This record gives sequence, C-alpha cells and structure tokens, in this order.
Amino acid sequence: MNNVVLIGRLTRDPELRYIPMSGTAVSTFSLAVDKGLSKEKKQEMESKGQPTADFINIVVWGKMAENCANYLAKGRLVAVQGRIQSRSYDGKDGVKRYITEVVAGNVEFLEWGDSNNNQGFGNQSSDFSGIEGFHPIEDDDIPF
Amino acid sequence: MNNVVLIGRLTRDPELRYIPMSGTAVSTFSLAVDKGLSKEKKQEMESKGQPTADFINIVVWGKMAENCANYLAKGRLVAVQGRIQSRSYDGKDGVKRYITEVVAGNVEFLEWGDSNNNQGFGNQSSDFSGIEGFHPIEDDDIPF
Amino acid sequence: MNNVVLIGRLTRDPELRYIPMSGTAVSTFSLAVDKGLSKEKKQEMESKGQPTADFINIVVWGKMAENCANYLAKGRLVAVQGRIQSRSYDGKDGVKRYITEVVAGNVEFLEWGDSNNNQGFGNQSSDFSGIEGFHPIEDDDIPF
Amino acid sequence: MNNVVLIGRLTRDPELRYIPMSGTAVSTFSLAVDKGLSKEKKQEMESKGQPTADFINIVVWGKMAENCANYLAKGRLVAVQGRIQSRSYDGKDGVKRYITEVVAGNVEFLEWGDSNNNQGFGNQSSDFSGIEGFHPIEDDDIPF
DNA sequence: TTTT
DNA sequence: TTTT
Repeated sequence: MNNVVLIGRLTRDPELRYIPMSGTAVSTFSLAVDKGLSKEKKQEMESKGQPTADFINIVVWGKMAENCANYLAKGRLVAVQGRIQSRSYDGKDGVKRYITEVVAGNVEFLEWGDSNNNQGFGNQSSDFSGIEGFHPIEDDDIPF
Repeated sequence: MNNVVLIGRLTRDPELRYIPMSGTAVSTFSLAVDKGLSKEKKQEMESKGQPTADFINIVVWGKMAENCANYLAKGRLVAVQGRIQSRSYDGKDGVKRYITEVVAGNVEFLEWGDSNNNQGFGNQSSDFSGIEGFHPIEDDDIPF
Repeated sequence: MNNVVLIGRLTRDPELRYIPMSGTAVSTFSLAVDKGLSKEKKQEMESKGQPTADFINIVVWGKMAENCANYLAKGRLVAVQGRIQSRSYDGKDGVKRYITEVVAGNVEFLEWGDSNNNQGFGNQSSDFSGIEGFHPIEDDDIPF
Repeated sequence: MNNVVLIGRLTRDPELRYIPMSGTAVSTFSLAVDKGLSKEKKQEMESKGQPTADFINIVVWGKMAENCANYLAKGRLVAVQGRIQSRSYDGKDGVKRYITEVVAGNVEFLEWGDSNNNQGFGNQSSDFSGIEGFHPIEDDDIPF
C-alpha cells in the first residue's frame, strides 16, 4: 500500500517531455502544499524566512501528462492522488543521490484560468471537451 | 487504519447542533463527490437519470464544526480528510438501520464566497481572522 | 477525489457472484476496522456492549474478486484501497434505502492461512503463483 | 491536504533520539514499500538488480516514537499514516540538499515478534498492556 | 544505507 | 529551484 493525496499549487509551469523510444509523455512539476499551520505559527515561520509549505515533486505519465502541460500553469491549485517513489541517480560528483517524488495516478484541476489571469490557457488550440464545467478531470488509465 | 480523503460540493448548508450536556458543537452536511466518469459515460448516466456523483454524509466536531457552519454553504467546494464510521439506530418502525458516514478530522475550504454569489457569508458577524487569503483552513485539534 | 484506505479483518467469508450478461466477477465482504480507541475507552465500550470497530462493506470486481474469494476467509487481515460509493435501492416495504460501501481498487493480503488455522486455503486447487511469499498482492487492473 | 498511507517493512531497527531542550522523543526508520509489480516484472527487475520496493524515510514524534523504538525492529511490517515533508539542509560540501520524508501521525504494528524470531522484543522490560492481541496500536495524540 |  |  502506497497511497498519497496532496492539494497544492504549482510552483512553476509543468515541464513536458517524451520518452525517446516509446514516445510516452511525462510531465513534471513541483507542488507547494500548505503545512496547515496556525496563523501565529505561520507568521513566526515567515518572519524567520522559513517555508510554510512543503514542496513536493510530481511526475505524471501518459495522456494526463499532456493534459497537465496543456491546462495547468504556475500558481494553479490541483489535487493529486498517487504513490511515493524513491529513486537513486549518480551525481556529477560521482556520489549516489536519492530522490523521493510522487507519481500521480490522478490529477484534478481545482481552479481554472480566467481571462485576466491567464497563464497557459490563452495559447491553447486544443479543444476543451471534457474539461469545461465544474467537475474535475480524472484520469486513471495512465500506463505505469 | 481508516483514512478517507474526499473532494466535493455541499448539497445543502451545514446543520449545526450542540450536544446537550457537554455543549460540544457538531455539524453535518452531505458532499457530492464526482464519480470521475468519462464525458460519454457521464452523459449516458445523466440521460438515464442516474447520479454521476456519490453522496456522502459528513460529520464534523468541535471548533471546526462551527467554522463549517459559519463559512460554508450549499455548492461550496471542500476537501475532507477523515475516517469512515458505521452506526446503527432503531428506526421508527422498530427495525435496526445502519448508517455509514465520514467523521472529518480536517476540512479545507477550496472556494470562497464572493459578493455576487454569496450564500452564508453575508450574514456573518464573526471575524474572519485566519480564514482570509488563499491558504486552506486546517484544523486537527478536533475532540474525537 | 475519493480515496479510502482501510485495514481490517473480514467478518465473514467473501461472497462471490457473477454478473449475468457480462460474466464479470464481484465479491463482497464486510471489514471490521478497529476504531483505534485507548485501552480504557475500549474496555468501557465493550462493557457497554458497544462496538469498538467500524463495519464497512467492501465490493471487489474482476480478477481480484476471484482472488479474494479464493484466498481470503473470515478473520483474515487485509488492507483495502478504494473509493466510497453511495447507492440507493427500493426496500421491500417500498421505501427507498441508501447504502454506502467501499469499492476496492486494490486489496492486499496481510496475513496468510497456516496449516493449523486454515479456513479457505486447504480447499484450494488453484495454483498459488504470484501470491506466495510475503509481499502483498496488488491488482490495479480491475475493470470499473 | 497532505495525506499518506504506507504499508511496508522496516529496513533497520528504529533510531530513537531526544530533542535537546524540549526532551521530545523522535524516532526515525526507513520503510521498504513493495512496488506491487506483477510477478514477471518483479523477476525482471530483480534480475537486473533493480529495486522492487520504494524506500521511504519515516519520522515519528512523541510517545509513539518511543513505542516504535521499543516494539519495532528490522523486518517488521507496519502501516503508517502521515504527511510528506520537504526539508533542506546544507551539505558538508556547502551545497544545499533537499530531503523528502514522511512524518507519521499514526503507526500501526501489523506483525508481532515471536519467541523464535525475536528482534527487539526480548529485551523489553516494559509492560505490553494495550499492544498485545490482534488489534493494531493507534496513536493520534502525537505532538506535532 | 535498504525489507520479506 | 518554490505557490497563494
């Protein structure tokens, strides 16, 4: 069992890549998830320059990766359901480093761009079928 | 382990009561949680008059119960973290009935009333300290 | 978002049925999920004849339904990941009744039958490929 | 919202420390959480020397930290409910490093040491009140 | 630095 | 490297 639910805001626009051979889409972004501190504690942390959110890296595969790249942008509020993954890689200094990130199985868009605050929507030529209205996008059929 | 996360909209205004002896606040409401169906499946269900959401009863205790009663209203989007509870009671017909509901440990408000679409905010004399701004309210110190 | 994780023990053997036309397997069982009370509170509840667990109905579809029917039995400890579903049906008395249950997307077996305490394992002719050893069975490819 | 549930085995005995001024107990351990791969995929990964589990660092505070230190040991199966935390620290090489870990709000012991396979239980003089029997330990009153 |  |  490895089950995560996060609600937070993108700290930057999603980055979309395609896996060389397979052509599978992957997008990555970082989520600022509020620590849920009391107002006083929050002010204290902020005055000390300490973060009041946790910053968590998200990986999304397949069609949902393309949806994220197309419809999300820095600052947007999302809910992510997924699993925690640990990976290691060799640093440029030859030292093995470890990464912990969340592989999303499902991303729900909780907020939509409007005409005033438009980042990532205006440049969309795609159709919006299925993502208009109030119900969240869900996508469970991601290949991982 | 008994852990639930739901995101959905209130189907009606919260009802607030106080437990007779202790004076503890309890509020209850029902959440419409989108089933996350594909657009086609959703239309099919709607055309048949079948629901495209799950309706789940939520119980909130303590200070958070009062916050919910004060700041939430029908239609508002919230995230609930809690646990599933099963209860039985004796129906008026003498038959024992069973209820399954979610006892919230934490409710986050994902949407705020504005001046145009104001239900439950305008009639508020309470101060809004700690619930203004965009970060969600969290409340883990509920007595249950 | 509709995400549930439960750990509990089966209150009875799973019931396996097949949907008439499609032939899809469904199995159902009820889980006793400990309320996690303190020792004192637990004794108090027990002395009053009140339950110290929540009883939650689980529905499993597809191949995992057959795995549950084959390898689980009353008393066995499992972890369930899934979503809460609400349904209504017309009672024999003509009154509409509502049911809340958990549709499992994943069931992990946390305990295995041994030769002394064997319920549901001894009478198995199926092969055990993939469910031997200690790692939990997972099954995300259930058709729902 | 920041909600995690993991089931896995300790990769080593828990380490218990006390925070200097406050005296608060903290224990840390790493959990091997099965990736839930199919039998074939699992063999393939193993033959390549790739991990078939995710390794996730857990932090536990307060009384539960002491319970973990006292009753858990390498190899034991647990369920953890908590939240993902991100932290940064300055490496010895002067470079800022980032850590992602899970702060547990609740740890359930799913397995108990027996007399044959006793690691961490035999040296216990503490009483076992409340942790014997089959129901899991839960502890929600941890100070964080 | 990894468990069964 | 961080969002509102």
